[in-house]
Amino acid sequence: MLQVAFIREHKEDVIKRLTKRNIDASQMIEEVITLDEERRQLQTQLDNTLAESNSISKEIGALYKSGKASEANVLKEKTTQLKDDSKTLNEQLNDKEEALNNLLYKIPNVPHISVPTGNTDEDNEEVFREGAIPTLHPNAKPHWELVKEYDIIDFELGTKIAGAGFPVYKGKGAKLQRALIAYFLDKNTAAGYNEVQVPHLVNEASALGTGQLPDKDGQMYHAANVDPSLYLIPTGEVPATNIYRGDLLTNTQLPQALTTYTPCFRVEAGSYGAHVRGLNRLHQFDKVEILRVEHPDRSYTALDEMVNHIKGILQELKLPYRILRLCGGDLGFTSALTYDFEVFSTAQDRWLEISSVSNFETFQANRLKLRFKNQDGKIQLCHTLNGSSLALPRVLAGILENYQTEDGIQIPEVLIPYTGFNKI
RNA sequence: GGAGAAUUGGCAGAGUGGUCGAAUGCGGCAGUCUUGAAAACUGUUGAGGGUCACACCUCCGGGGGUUCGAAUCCCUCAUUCUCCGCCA
Repeated sequence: MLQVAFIREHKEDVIKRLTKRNIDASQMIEEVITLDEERRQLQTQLDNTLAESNSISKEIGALYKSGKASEANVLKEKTTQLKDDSKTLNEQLNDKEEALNNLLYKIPNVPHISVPTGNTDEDNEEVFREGAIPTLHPNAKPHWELVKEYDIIDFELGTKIAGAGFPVYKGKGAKLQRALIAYFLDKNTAAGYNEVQVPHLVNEASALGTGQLPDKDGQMYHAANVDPSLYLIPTGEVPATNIYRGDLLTNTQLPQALTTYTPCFRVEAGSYGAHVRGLNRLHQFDKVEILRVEHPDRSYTALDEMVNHIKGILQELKLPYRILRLCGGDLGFTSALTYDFEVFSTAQDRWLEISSVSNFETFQANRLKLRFKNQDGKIQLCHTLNGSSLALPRVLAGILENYQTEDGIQIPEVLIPYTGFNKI
């Protein structure tokens, strides 16, 4: 969430920049400022009341010590009113803080200057494109047919076991997926990202910290029967980022770079139709994530580094891809700037999103209370960034479709050491 | 799941009703000494709110309570450790 002090000082600018998201935040911003003012007033009143009763308590202590119990009892009566007052003020203050926070939770991150204006994904700006789109043989098929033909992914079996959107990977399909995971993790660790394995369920505080709650409650699976505060992770970003929740890092501890492999669980309510066929949209899928905690001065350099890193992976996989800078209307709630990577699926004749790399600036760090001590000894919020490297099912779909030949599916060269076979 | 013990500042560890945001040690930072470093010595060293700056307020696992006053007493939840049970 945005910092109140920042809103206070850059009111007009915040409102103006939020219009890129096609929202008029002026009323909310005004309300934030009013609530904050009222909050501070109440805080001051409460502080004064407490100060008075503290000093009386000290007097009482001193009187008892010198044996003047009757004088002490007189003072005791004075504190009754103060106690009532402070109790009331405290309640008012809590209400005010809650109202302020609830409002702040509703305000999305301020888009970066380079974010294009626009409403839908059609307004996203293509900033890079690379890789030859292969010419396929006349009998080329979409992946959902290929996987059936070669018996490497079984959607019906997954439906039997769990439900639609929970595929079973079999034989060489399972091996290829495992190969991709290992390859991604190796690339990421070679680039300096520390590998971590994290819980696949998170508590409320964690989901709140990265911004899944309160806004996206319905999109997460909820383990409520066991513990109402437990959710299945929609992305490894949630547990991995929360490693740093509440931390106060030293200047020298920055940057932090992590990579993690996790399954991801998403409700995806009401998603049916051609665009969600096969591997295109699932309730459970695997993903390798990269994540950085950065000094504010370096975060956009870091974002470029992450983009370049993912480029490198796609170049090695020899997949045709493009990079989009998301427009204001398509930008995620918590993000200031996001680049999406899309692989061209030749057989489906469309682009598939396989990675999303974002700079959240201080938006998550503020909720997480993730700070560092700068060179002057001042405490500042860190910037957090993350990206997929990569989302497995769609990379898999891209490989199956782009690498298909009339007598089988080729395996990208870099993966052969991992799969142990070169053709399906 | 059952029984017992514990949770204090970056770490270790004192503190059982007032003068405790908290002794002491280690670590960190600055200085003295040194050609430099080490050692030694001296000083300094938690966070949040608030203020132009002070003052002041809050925080000793979380929440609630008792009291004029709580790190200290009570309730409750969480976590950790030990023993038992169960188990990949």
